[in-house]
Amino acid sequence: MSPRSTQANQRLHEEQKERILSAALPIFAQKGLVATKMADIASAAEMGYGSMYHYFPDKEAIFMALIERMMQESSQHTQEALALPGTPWVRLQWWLSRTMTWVRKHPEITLFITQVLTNEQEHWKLRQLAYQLSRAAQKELRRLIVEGQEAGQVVSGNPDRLAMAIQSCLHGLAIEATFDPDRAREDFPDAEMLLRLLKV
Amino acid sequence: MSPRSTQANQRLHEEQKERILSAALPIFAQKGLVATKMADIASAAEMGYGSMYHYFPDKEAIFMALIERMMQESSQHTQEALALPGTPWVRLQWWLSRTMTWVRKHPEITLFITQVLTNEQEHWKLRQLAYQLSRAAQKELRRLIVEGQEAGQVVSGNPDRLAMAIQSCLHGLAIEATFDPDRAREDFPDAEMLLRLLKV
DNA sequence: GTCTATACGTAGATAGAC
DNA sequence: GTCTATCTACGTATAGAC
Repeated sequence: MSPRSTQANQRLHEEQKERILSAALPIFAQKGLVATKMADIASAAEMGYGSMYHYFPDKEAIFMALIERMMQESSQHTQEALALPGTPWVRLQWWLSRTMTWVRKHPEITLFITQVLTNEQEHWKLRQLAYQLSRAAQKELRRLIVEGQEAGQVVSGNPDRLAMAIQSCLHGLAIEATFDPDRAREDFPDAEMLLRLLKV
Repeated sequence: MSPRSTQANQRLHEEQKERILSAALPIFAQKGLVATKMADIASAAEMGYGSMYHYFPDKEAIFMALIERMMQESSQHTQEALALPGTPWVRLQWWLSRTMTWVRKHPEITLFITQVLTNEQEHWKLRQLAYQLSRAAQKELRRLIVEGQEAGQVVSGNPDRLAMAIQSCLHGLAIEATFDPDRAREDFPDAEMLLRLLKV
């Protein structure tokens, strides 16, 4: 009961939580909340079934924890992009190529958000969070596009539509990459290709 | 028991099956196979729970019937595009604008295929079908792109990547349209916008 | 802290009344 | 052919042994 052992215990506790979350993410992404069984997560995390309930009160809590963590990562990523120096076009290039690399490497994360948006109507709280996440990304991309248009570097036209086109592409790429990783490795488009959507 | 009443009965039978399928499609598209309850479909089709089992042996049979029907529709659509006269670029324009209109009006159909590809690993038969469907569409689009490149009307570059970019966009648009129909109505990009991906 | 065994609830499928 | 009532199986959450 010394402070030291308490600290060590807390550390272990966090590590176990992390273990559960890492195991749960790809399963949720592929199957959705309802179809994912606690037994699936338990075996993926190489844990006994009941142990899960020492770390999370129920299945939805795991789901929620994943969304919250993702919001943090995503907003951090966006902050970096906005803080960059350079012309709007350079920033767009940087943002898109970095986002595409990320989508390619971790398609399950994008797919997870997609799952929430499309599958879990009944969980309005989750949807709300995912919606904010998605909208925040859209808003920032729109801003980059508008700046680019003002600088004459981005094609004119409705910036909301342009943003939707880009974002849809990213969503779709995450799906393809998850479903068929081999093909994605070969045929994944690069940022230059998608940037043609915006080029003057 | 006259032949006429038998015919009329069969007609009614088919109508009821159709009613079930129409009701089931958007629910499957949004929730996936596992999360969709037979009770959901029954109430959407305005039928008693047990009646469903007079028309389909089980839930998976409804799911399968939807996939098979979609394969027919999709291949029909592709055939039309290929039979068109005109330059490759004109055919691409025609194909893409028609496909986009279709995605916009019936996003749940595209989303349903997406669900199968991403969610239902355990049902290899369904996945196989959906995979063929998806690959067939890709192959035809690729062909149009190659023809366009040979005619000097489409930008040079790996045609598989170009096809993947276009298809990913369509996938993503279906997601957006399903999730947020209001926004889709306003910000849905048009075919011209996406064709910039291919323009010389 | 970890895991096994169990209680409870829900959903698929069926039997049988009308 | 339609629907309600019921059986059965499965999955969540929990209790309790170690």
